[in-house]
Amino acid sequence: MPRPATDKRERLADAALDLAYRRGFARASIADIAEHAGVAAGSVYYYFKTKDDVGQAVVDRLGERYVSATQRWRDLPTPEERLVALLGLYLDDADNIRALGCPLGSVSAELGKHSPALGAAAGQVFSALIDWAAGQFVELGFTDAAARARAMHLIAVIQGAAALSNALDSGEPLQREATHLERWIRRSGD
Amino acid sequence: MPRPATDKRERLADAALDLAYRRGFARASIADIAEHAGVAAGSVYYYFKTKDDVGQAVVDRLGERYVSATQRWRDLPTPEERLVALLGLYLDDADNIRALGCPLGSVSAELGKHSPALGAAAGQVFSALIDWAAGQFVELGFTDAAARARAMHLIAVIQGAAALSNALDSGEPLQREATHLERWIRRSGD
Amino acid sequence: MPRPATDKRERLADAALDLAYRRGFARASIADIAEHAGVAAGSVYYYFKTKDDVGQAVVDRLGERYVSATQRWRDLPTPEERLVALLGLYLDDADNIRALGCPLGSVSAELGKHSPALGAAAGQVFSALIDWAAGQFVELGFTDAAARARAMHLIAVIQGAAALSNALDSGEPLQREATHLERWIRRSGD
Amino acid sequence: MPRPATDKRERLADAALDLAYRRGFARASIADIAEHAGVAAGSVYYYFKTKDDVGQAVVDRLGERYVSATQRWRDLPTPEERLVALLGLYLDDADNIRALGCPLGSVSAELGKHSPALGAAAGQVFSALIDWAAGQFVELGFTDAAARARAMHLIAVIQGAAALSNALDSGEPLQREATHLERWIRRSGD
DNA sequence: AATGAATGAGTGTTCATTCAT
DNA sequence: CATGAATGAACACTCATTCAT
Repeated sequence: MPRPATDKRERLADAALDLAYRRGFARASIADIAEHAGVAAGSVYYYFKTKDDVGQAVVDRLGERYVSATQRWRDLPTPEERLVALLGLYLDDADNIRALGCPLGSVSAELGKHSPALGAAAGQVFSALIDWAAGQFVELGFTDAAARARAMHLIAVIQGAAALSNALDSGEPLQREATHLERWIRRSGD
Repeated sequence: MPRPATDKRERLADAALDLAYRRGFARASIADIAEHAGVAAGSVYYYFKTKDDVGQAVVDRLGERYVSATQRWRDLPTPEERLVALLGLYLDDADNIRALGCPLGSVSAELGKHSPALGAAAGQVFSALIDWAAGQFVELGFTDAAARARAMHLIAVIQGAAALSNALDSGEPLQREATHLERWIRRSGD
Repeated sequence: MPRPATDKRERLADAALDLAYRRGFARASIADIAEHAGVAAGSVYYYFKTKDDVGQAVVDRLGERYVSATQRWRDLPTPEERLVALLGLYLDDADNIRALGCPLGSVSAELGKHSPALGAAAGQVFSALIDWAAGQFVELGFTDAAARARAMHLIAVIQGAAALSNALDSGEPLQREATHLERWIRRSGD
Repeated sequence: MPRPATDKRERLADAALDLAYRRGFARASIADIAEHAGVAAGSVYYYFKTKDDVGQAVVDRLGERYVSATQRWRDLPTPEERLVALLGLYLDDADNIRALGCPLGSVSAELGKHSPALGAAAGQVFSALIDWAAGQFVELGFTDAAARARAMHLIAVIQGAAALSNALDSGEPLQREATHLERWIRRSGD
């Protein structure tokens, strides 16, 4: 028994994220998104006032994905393992990242150029992710400032590795940096 | 003394790069680019067969910028200083990077989604930059493989720092990672 | 005690007339009208089969307004005063007329181009108004033919004055023609 | 040998005026106008920046028509005859006026509701026409103020007669008021 | 060598209308 | 009775591209 209203809006947001990730937001037409979601073209504007609103939904969806991922890792016994799980998220998706970059990184970079508001919204997703990682480092005994610095380093390197893997069309940078980061994380606990 | 035809082509490529960096390639119309370059709109198609060709010129221009930058650093006495000069290139441009990301990174990411050919071309610019950096590390005594690994790490972290600075609209990540990298580079020579 | 269904229908017709007068019928969307009337958007089609039907209701409403106005003037002692009261209706509304023209005139002109049926319906409102005015002139001693000619002149000049006041965005034409017409009416009784 | 550029723009303006007069401006789509002018749909935006600009061209065209009409009457020997020629313009077009109203009156009324700027522009056409008529009354010996009052009366009555003929779908009001006005004009010269 | 005129395909968006509930 | 959800057709507008000159 499908819940019609929310369901379609979610399918549209998912389709929009998928197309924005694969083709770029600017090149994903409303008609494409609707078709991808199995919804009539005109219906998009029943759920979203404007294409920029669709962009906002894309950012929201992106945020939810990372939030739900970190929640899935709650039960992992140690902060190290939770941080390494984040690396795993990227390694498990290595093929897509090589082909299209990090979903969060590449989509938010484009949306930031599309409109400042969307850029700011995407920035909050990054902030939340950094906050989560900082929390893990705090658990490892770092001060708030040191934990935050480490979290930013972690996210920056992941982003850079994903971007470079995409640019070079090679799994090497991501693989290599992930290996380094894992050692660096495990060393953090000592 | 009329300027050679190359002049207009270059102005167009520069204008295209500028607009692609600031607004995104998809959102930079041929008419915009022509106006930005002070060239008649229809003339773009005298110099470029298609908009994708303009994209190729954008990538070429990006490549030239990095090549000419590394050449400017040729006279620096040590490899360490040359590698640090690369960091300086980013730190000197910190405001733009915060607002728009790394020109090479953000433009090539979008172009990679635009067409595989452009993505591959942008990948070669990254490759060249990595080769240059690897050369410096070789001079520092690293084996080819180790030098290449270090070069990839350097470029990846710079890219990630720039991307994160842009996403968070903050100079902090770029500043911080650059400081770390500088220490790391100087340590490499010991 | 729930309002009768007629209530909503009337509110919709009023809202439609108001919006058609202010923005034009073509530019007044069904959704706008419903919102203006405080009614759910989909409900409009419970009361009206089509937008043209809403247009018909607009014309009806316009007719009722003039009928009820002339009925209000029934108790005025002389035909002259009743005819002058019609002028007063316009003078009292001079600001709206300057900004938007005569409601009857401007709305019926647009509806006439929208569909012949609506144009004919609007024509009947004019006919009724002319009949009423002619009745007053008959009371003043004119033959049927002369009374009707005078009535048509009266309505024509009022319409023209309102149209010109609207076009020039000035109260002058309406004011001036009303003054003339009042003298002309009062002279008619002699 | 057709002059391409101006020619197409003029054909578009003519087509737009024709359709705005017959269907209303809001109901005349850009595609309709282009087809009516024998021009490709997308081409309209080479000549006009926006549909409102097309509306401005419609108003301009309307103005030109009245200007050229009054210039055609320049050689008429007396002001009375020139003023009567204006009535003739309407009487010669009685069928259209009955079916669609006065082109200037009905189009400018709608455009005034479409945008204040277009309303103001249309108002200037009325002003120019009034100025012309006032000039004729000045030649007949009236003071500037009296001439202007008479001119406004003349235009108002013509507008009202046209509007009423259209509303009633009858030539009678226009015919009758024109007859009255002609006598009134000829009396003015005495 | 260079361009202004022109366009068709496509974009985001609106809206009258339908219908299951 | 009444309506929220949904849609297809149409709309104003953009733009990469062509081409005569």
